[in-house]
Amino acid sequence: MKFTTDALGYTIGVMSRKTGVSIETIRYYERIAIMPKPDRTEGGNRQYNGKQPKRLFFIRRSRELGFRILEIRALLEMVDQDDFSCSEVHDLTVVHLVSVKKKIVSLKKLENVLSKMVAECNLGNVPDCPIVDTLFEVA
Amino acid sequence: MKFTTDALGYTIGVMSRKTGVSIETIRYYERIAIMPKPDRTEGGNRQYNGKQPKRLFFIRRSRELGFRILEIRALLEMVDQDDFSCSEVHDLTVVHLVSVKKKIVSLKKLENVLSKMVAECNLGNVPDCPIVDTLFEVA
DNA sequence: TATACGATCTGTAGCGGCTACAGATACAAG
DNA sequence: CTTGTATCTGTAGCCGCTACAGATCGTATA
Repeated sequence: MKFTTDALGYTIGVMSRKTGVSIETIRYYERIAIMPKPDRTEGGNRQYNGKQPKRLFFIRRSRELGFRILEIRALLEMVDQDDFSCSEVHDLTVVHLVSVKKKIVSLKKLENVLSKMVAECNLGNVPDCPIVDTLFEVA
Repeated sequence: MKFTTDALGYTIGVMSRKTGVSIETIRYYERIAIMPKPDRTEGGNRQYNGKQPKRLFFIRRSRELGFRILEIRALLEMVDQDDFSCSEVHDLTVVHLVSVKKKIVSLKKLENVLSKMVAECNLGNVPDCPIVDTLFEVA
């Protein structure tokens, strides 16, 4: 995908379609200042151009990869410097990767418990529903 | 763990220690009406007794298993009926289990992408940081 | 040029599930 | 009676959006 820019720039709607980020979210990103304030038409409508679509795409991609806004802010700061340190980017990514791994582990534990609960359920009626029993148990 | 009740009931602090649910959260649960309004002392302090600790524990356990408040509300309604249908409980649990499985799958995809990014990083400097490159790529 | 209609504007409030105060009262021990 | 801790109510904040309302902009057609 190429983000060529014509002199007039894109409207927010076009930006939204190009990047898959909703209009409301684009304005939100501007408000929290991870997207810079764009130019405006005479009437006051936003006009995007230059590197803005690329930046917005970067943000979207990072969000898809589960980075938090704070982390993205840090990544963008690094990228914004001409001479950023790859090792900083590396480290931030590793930290994130570790937290993803942790989430997977804890979700797998959940999955096990829930699977057991479901497996033990004989679909009978009260009393002694094993699911409800488990929910009353101390972990 | 036994939740015996003496005539006077527990203060909210004792409830909190017994169940591992913070005081603020207990009050929050009361506000959103998944915990019933407890008795009060003459001065107005909450007094818990009867099945309340057990119920609070049920909520805590369910949250630990990742059930959403809405789901817990439904579970509690079922449990509150003397003659609840085990199959309803079963179904709700299965729905939840499926959503947990889905989360695991999508987190694993994340993990893969992030691992690759990290692995490809040679910790050099710009240009051509593979992590940053990936973030600029279209999914 | 007038008009209609869609796109965009700002500002604010809501979601879930808590958490964190402030400032006032309750209660137990000495 | 004092001191110190526990609890009280009410409200605001967290994250990352999302969803309005009511006004204005911009453009295609009559």
